[in-house]
Amino acid sequence: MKKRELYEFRARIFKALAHPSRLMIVDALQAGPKPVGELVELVGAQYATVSRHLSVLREAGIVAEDRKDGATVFYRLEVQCINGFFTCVTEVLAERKKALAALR
Amino acid sequence: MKKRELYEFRARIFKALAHPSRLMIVDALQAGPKPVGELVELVGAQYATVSRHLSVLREAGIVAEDRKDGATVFYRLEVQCINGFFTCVTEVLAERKKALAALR
DNA sequence: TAGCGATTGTGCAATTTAGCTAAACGGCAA
DNA sequence: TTGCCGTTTAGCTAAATTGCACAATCGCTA
Repeated sequence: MKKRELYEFRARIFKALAHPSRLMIVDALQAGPKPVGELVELVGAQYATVSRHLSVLREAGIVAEDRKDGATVFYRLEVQCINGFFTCVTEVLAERKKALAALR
Repeated sequence: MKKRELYEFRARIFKALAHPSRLMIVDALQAGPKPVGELVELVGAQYATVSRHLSVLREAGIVAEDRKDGATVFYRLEVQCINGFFTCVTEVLAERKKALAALR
């Protein structure tokens, strides 16, 4: 694989995570599979919008359809290590805060 | 901090990383501080473009100006844990590949 | 001071993305 | 079949992002 290509693949993953609603969804799914309706309620957006976010995460390989119960669709987190992302991001935020404070 | 707000902050970090050129830069800086000129060469874009990418990373708190040597500016990685991101992303990519293969 | 190399800021056109409304679809019960 | 519920898709507009050309700035040296 060409170098440029590798970074493009990686960037797609990050892009898929680069939205607050999608991060909320990923975070919620860490506790286990959840139906779309519950995610809709959690995010506080329309069904159509949440469904779209889910398709973005699905195409990135971050979540997957878990099972269907009648018309209800359950999604699950496909990748567990995402958890580590958040602890790192927290560190970035702390760093940023420190940098801002240093400006004064 | 409100929940929504927390996820917005996190999303900004991911958004800052959601571009192949910026990932190349971050990856390169893991080896130590580097001057902008070297990053320009690495990325293969114009100075103006790379400078813009650096400012995005800087505002997100991911990189910072390290030192100046004359007119030459060195940047460094502010957050080390980014490294863990990549191993996880690799896992996501593998997962995705597996999912695609299963479709056939 | 003039000029050069390194870096950053600005304006612009093309592309991408978010979320809304409306419509379509599948499963299920009356 | 008809109708309803949960979910997805399509079409649209507004806003954000990208990369380029060009101008501005900074440090150094002739």
